[in-house]
Amino acid sequence: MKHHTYLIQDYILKTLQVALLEIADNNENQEIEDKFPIEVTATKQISHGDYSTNIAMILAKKLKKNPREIASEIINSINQDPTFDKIEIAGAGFINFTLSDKARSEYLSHVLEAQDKWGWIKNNSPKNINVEFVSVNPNGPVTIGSGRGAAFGDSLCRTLTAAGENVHREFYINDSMNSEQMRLFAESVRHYTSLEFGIESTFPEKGYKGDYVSYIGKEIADTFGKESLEKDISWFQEESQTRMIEWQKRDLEKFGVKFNTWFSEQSLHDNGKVEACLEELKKKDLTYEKDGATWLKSTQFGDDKDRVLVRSNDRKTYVTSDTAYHQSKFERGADVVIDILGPDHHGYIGRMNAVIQALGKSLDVFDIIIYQVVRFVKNGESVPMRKRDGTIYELGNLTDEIGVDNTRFFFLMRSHDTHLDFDIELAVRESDENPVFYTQYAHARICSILKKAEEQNLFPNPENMHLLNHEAEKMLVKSIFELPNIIQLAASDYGVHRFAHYSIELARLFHSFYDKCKVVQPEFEELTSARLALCQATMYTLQSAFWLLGVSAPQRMYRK
RNA sequence: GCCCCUGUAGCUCAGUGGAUAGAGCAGCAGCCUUCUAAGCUGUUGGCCACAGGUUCGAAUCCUGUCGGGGGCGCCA
Repeated sequence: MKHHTYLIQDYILKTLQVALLEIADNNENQEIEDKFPIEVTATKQISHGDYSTNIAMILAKKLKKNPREIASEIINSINQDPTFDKIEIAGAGFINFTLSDKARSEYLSHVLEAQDKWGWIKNNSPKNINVEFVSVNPNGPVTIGSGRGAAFGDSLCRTLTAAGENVHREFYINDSMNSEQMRLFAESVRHYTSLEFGIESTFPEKGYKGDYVSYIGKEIADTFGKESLEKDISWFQEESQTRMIEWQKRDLEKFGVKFNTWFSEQSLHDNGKVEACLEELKKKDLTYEKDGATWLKSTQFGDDKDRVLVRSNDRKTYVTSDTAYHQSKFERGADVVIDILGPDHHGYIGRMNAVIQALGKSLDVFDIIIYQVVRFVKNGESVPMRKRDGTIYELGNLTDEIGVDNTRFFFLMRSHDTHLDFDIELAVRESDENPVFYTQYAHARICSILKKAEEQNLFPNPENMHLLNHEAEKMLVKSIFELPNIIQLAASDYGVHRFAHYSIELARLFHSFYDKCKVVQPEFEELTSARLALCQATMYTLQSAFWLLGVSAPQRMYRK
């Protein structure tokens, strides 16, 4: 249909805008169409049609008229349109639109054309968006806690891509040679390397105790022999963090998460970017000296206190390198910068917002997303996990145990804004009940239907869509049409958990349809072809949603 | 003390200011000579923490109270 837009809602919106112009003339009120954003939403019930708008109720006050009267005026102003079967007033003044079979068929063929990219949005002015996530320090493996950030960040990147943006995924490596944490980590590794040679060594105070630390220590001992102990601590830091980064990279790739750039903090020190950035801030008169330290006037940009850039011992703080780092993101072409951080970085927001403004950028192009804490629970009790104590649970272990799909879905079912209690034993025990299987099973079922149909020379044909009159079929079609809208929504408010709930809903509607409507019936060729088209569209929609979640789409599934 | 998140079914959680508040799991009762029963159908279960306010309309927005979680370094 040539006048059809990609989103049905947009098409209805435009139709309404035209109608409102006419109303504005009739009521001698020119403000109407720009003062009131029109909302068009999919209805929950079939009896309310397919789409609905509340515009008449919004306008009621302005025009001092009964909403139903306005609704009636609007409906009368809408030209005859084959897209709709009917447009009617309901309830307090809703206008409900019911799609025609023709429109439904046309739109369904869009789905079949788009295939597993159904729902992707055309974007005429794509932005370069730099998304930094995970970025755990190279002093330990990726834990389940950061796994949430990995699942969320990756899914958000996929969502933004589907929304037509150019996404650049970045991992920031805190490998600075003047980092106290990393120095301590290196000392802990050296301790274990010494032990490998039976040399006595005192464990550094507050050092890192995990198994992975002794593992790295042993690896260094095996690779370099006893001579390694003659090397200085910087050498140990480099050797151990390189190994740690490889470890992290391996676990993340296994989890389906890849980055375009692994950006080294130390590189900013080496090439003088940190120093240059500091000079720039000084030149802009955004710094001052106090107690022997250099401070950033961050309160000037709304921070609750000023921040130290250079300590009295001449070492620069992370604020300084982070400033240079964010400057680098923009210099390398980012229009928009998004940082995804764990809950312990909540205090980071104020100072980073200040830093961005100190760099002369607007807060419109910078966003920090904090996902909430993952607490570890055992027998109903919260168990603290700390890298220093070695009491961590690795993401890699969880994915080995219950699988990547299961783990990702588990994380993505919840909004990033809610706390997550994680009982590992419970998660493992209940992994068979994870709804991810329910949704994947719908996909597997479709695959076998399509295969069976093909064997009998029966093929999908969306032109016979008008034969799909069953309530289960109509609900399924309606749900398929919702995906673009959900992508748009998730891209703007970062609510990627919607895809998990959406895929469950879609699977539910499919399973219900499957039970009520037999698809492959050679004696009814046209109906079969229409239902096959519906199956195929459902399959593509599921594939698209699965991709957004980073979950696989199995062709077959059998209970063990 | 200040800041962030949160309170919805027995449990875990969805819910874009809109029509009768939903799902998964758990419970109960049914459904496999039929495209995969990891499925379907029916059913039980709700002062949406509480109190005000805004609105034609509030689980949703605002204020307050109470409960839960986390963060507030010249560590990163």
